[in-house]
Amino acid sequence: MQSSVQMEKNNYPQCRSPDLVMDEENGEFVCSECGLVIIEDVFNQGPEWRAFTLEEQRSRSRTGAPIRYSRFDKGLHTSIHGFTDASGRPLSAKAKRRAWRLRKWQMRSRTHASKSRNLLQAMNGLQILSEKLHVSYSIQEKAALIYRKALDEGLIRGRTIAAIVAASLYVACRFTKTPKTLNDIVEASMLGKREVSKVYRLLVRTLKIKMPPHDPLAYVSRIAEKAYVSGEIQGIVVRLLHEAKHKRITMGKDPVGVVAALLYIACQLKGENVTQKEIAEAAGTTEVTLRNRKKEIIEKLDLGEFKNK
DNA sequence: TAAGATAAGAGGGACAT
DNA sequence: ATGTCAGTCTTATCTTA
Repeated sequence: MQSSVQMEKNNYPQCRSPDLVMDEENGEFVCSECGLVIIEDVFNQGPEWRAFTLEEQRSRSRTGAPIRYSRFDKGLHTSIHGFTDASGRPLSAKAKRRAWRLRKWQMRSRTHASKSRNLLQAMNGLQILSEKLHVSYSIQEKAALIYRKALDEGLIRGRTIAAIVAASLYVACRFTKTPKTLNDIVEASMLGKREVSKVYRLLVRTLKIKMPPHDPLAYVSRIAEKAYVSGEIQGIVVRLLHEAKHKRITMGKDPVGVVAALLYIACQLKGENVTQKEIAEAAGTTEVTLRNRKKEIIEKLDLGEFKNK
């Protein structure tokens, strides 16, 4: 991770443009001319709890600063009842008022604290995860809403808050067609893929969320940029993808694999010098998957005529 | 060295029991 | 609820050009 824009620029000879544009949505600096992503993790250099945008500050103020919650776990099970002292005598008016206050707090603790504590911790985790993944504030909000629903449905019991948070965020991304893969979220959350995907499916099922089908198109520019592929090739990929979708060969496949294969095909058509490994790596998939998709696509799309153009 | 092939294993969806 | 089945993706290893 580099510390300045200048340094980063010199490391990418593919792009000589002096103008960098901040892509708020993805948290990336992008070359204004060729679309090359210059710095990806620019937000992540400082401590996790820093707020870099107004929106983050706003949401920060709602969730509060990081707090150690562990101490809340104990000592809540005592109860306060009756307005007599230990030997059975009635309390003075002053002591009575005090007892009232205590009991009120006790009730609040019992009925609300569990939930709000949970939420506090969850929202805090969501904030951190959102920053790591550079997702927009609105997606974070959606994820928060999903988490609240999950909490209301009692889905948290037996699962970790972090896992529900990560899954909620993934749901929000999928729902808004934001190109974040499950792997992205798993990586950022430092949880197991199995755990997160299980919760994800649970959320979709029990909350009856109508999930739009995974659209590979959303991943094209992101992967192309990572692989330093030109805009012209992206255009070809988009066209091919359109055709592939029409012929129903993208369904049920990992969209990232499809895009990777198309990118590779397009590069070959244009005589670009890239390896399967590079593309697969940029896409976050394997060469084998890329090859499988490629084979299938070339077969079914009949790419002979395309080659002649 | 890159690309292709093959096999084994994991995980999840569909479907039946 | 549990089991089976087909299909997908990943990891690893080997062969080919």
